[in-house]
Amino acid sequence: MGHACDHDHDTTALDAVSVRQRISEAEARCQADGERLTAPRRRVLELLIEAGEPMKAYDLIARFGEDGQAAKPPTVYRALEFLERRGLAHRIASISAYVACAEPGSDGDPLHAAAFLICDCCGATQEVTGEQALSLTRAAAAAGYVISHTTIEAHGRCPACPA
Amino acid sequence: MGHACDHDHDTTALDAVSVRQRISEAEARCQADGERLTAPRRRVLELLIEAGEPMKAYDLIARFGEDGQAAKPPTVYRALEFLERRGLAHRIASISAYVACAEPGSDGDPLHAAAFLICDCCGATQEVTGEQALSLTRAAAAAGYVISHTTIEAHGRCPACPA
DNA sequence: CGTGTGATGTTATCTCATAACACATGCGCC
DNA sequence: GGCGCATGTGTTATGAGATAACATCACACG
Ligand SMILES: [Zn+2]
Ligand SMILES: [Zn+2]
Ligand SMILES: [Zn+2]
Ligand SMILES: [Zn+2]
Repeated sequence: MGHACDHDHDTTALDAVSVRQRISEAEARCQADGERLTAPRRRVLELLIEAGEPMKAYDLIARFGEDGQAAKPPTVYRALEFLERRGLAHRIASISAYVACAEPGSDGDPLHAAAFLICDCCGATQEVTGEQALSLTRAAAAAGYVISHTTIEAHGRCPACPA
Repeated sequence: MGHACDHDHDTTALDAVSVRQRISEAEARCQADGERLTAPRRRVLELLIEAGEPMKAYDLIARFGEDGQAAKPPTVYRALEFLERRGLAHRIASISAYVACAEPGSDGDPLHAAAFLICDCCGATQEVTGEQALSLTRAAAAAGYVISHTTIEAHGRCPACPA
């Protein structure tokens, strides 16, 4: 997801070796948990890691085939669902995009609480985890962001609901 | 947005008098700021307040006409955009829904930071504001919620961006 | 092997949201 | 009052995001 503004930005692309390393780590993690990082899942994760920034689902669909062939939407959406379930990727609802997790499983919990700092101008997106995610405003200020809008949503079960 | 579960829940519908009162307050606030709470905007706000829970855009569209006639999508989306700009309603990105603000302008800032506790079972949605919004996890625990997933997103401008 | 579970391929469809343009309404100004 | 501009509305059409449904395939397990 490129920049909307007209000035230049530093790009923080990952080199091919690092990409493969992170995929290997994901592979190992899945195997350890008895899950299968199958070809389409691996491919979508690869695209997300290579991008190093949030990607739209239909951009993933368009780039899915190594040869330039597009995938069918369910292929990619199912892979994204898996990756999110395993804590390997995150969906960013406010921009309808998906991003590889910055530190998968770093805090033990695969589905960790994650917060994102998203620049509306250049699209630069930064994941903050752990304690920092709990005090988003402080983290944002520390990172030099000027926040125009925050979305904070918690999903779960209310006291009135079973189990 | 009704409940997905099969058991009963308390309903917290607002009576007609309270609805009109909250609309009047919104009207007054708009006039004070030199903004116009026009007919379609008023109608959408009315539907949101009456519902007392998040509503899907196309549900608003379907119920827009007093006589049962549907509106055209842009009519409702434009009204929602206005209401959100004025801090009279919020968009909840993770469920693609809209809800009337619980305390518009209570903290001086029209576009206040808001957090929502959303029950995936019954759809009950609770807005928490101010300090509480900054420590969502604590607030959720205090409210008796069991959190399965949180979305925390901050939009703004990163240090590398102009103005 | 045979069986069951989970993953994939494929088609079609659904929901959500906006672009674009013509028309109307309100308001300040000459 | 009549003009000119800014803002809001009505309407048509289309774009973008996501999923339902079902047939087929791959694989672990016994
Ligand atoms: Zn993460
Ligand atoms: Zn930026
Ligand atoms: Zn609010
Ligand atoms: Zn509930």
